Amino acid sequence: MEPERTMKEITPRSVDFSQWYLDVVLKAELADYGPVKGCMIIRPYGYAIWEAMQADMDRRIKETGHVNAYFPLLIPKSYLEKEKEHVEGFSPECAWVTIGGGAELEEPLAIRPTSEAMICSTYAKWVQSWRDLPILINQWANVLRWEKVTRPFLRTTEFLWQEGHTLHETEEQAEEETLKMLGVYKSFVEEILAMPVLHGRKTDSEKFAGALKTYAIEALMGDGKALQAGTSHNLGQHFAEAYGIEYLDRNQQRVRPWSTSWGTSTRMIGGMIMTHGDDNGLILPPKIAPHQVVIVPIPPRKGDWNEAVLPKAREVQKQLRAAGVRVHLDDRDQHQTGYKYADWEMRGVPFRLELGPKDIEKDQCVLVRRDNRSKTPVPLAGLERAVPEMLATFQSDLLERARKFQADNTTRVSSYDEFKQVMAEKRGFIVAGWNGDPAVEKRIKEETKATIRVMPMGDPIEAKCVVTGEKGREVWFAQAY
RNA sequence: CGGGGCGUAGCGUAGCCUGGUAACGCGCCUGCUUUGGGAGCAGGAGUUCGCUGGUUCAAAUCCAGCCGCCCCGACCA
Repeated sequence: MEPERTMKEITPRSVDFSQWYLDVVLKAELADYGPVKGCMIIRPYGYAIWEAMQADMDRRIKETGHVNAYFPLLIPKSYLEKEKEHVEGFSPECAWVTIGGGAELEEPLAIRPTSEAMICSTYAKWVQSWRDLPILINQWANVLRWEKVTRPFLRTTEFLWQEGHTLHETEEQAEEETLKMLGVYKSFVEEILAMPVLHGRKTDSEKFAGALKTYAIEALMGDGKALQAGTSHNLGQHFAEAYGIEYLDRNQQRVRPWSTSWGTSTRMIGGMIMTHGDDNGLILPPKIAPHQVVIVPIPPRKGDWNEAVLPKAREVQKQLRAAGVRVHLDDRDQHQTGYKYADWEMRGVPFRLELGPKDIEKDQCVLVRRDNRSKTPVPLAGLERAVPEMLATFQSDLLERARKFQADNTTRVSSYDEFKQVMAEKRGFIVAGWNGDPAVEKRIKEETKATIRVMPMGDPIEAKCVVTGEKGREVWFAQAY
């Protein structure tokens, strides 16, 4: 009889992708539900992933000349209302603090849904001269948006993110900054999360409330839906105007600066799960895996594993640590070997290192890859060189596999019928022409649930509109998370 | 916000229709035997049944209101 496995069961992806995702998040102990809808608890294993992402992203943000700061959580209502489009876009999802110290406040305070209002108001005080520019500030913070439908990591009421807010003298500089950060995001998710993304500009209907232009990176998930993984906005002079930011330029003229903002969030964790995971659970890219290798010591048939196996395992752990590998030794004695195999597979650890009496006799260990379970015997003597190499290979294989999936699930269509058929059956990205009319965009969304994820960068590629047949440009469609 | 489902031990559930002292599996604790793919046996601990109120001699069960979670839809920089 098959033993009961209630705790460990994960719904197969093909049965119910949504349920699979939730099972993985909960059972791999990335997150747990909190008492308030949409407010999740990020557990240590999930938070370790976030910390690894943060560390790398933070380095990239600083390398491109930005510094970190921290602005307040609470934003006065009047601040939020200064930019019309912005408040219209965000007020439906704002949470308000109206009571403080037991007394009704004179002015309600919004819990920040984003910090443009707060930060631009501050910048108005800081900027007097062209010599004060550019301002290149990033903050790591939590924000709150009262979402109607929430899912761990993908769309939560409270989430963690970084938001960059910059000011520039010219439109060109602001545009350059916007695109530079989009590039930082793209290389981060591809190099670190092994998640290939499409980058491009959003249509007006999809752009940020109050922005001049919004750019985004879009990844394709295992179920054929797209996930926006990061955005970068050229805010034009709208916010400078609304928040009264002015300075004297080199010609002694009183002018407004150009601003940008850009952000990535814990949502990327959800994207990474849905990009790489399989029916056995998570698969983590080595670069952000809390444990890159887990040593599973195998006890001898007769006798105590403390005699030979465990001491050797500790030695191997030390050896790999010295080589800069994040390695965990699973010396729990309450679980059997098979249980540990399944457990670490579910948690997505890239390599399992099996070490038993037979291996020790041969001065070797066996490394097992998480994604295909292939086993490689490796001499203990060469581990510190072999393992980093295998990790690098694993990382690039993950990216390759995801790239192939994206390519295999991108369809160029020439007729609207074909569009509808592909979107109903296979989904994925659809490349098609669009005449630039928001009404057409809306109709497509209503009829197929697909939206324009991005307009590709560079000069528009001419293509007949898939709906009207009129002259248009090539854009990328998908159903979105 | 509309439609549907659900809330009983840490987790998964039965019991509810037809009211009568709360049950099963996993997990947890102790001991022994095991251990190269999710161990076995024995003994134990743990639930005022989402909340509030009502009906009743008696409520997990019937009634009302509320709260929360999940799915579908609408909405979602």
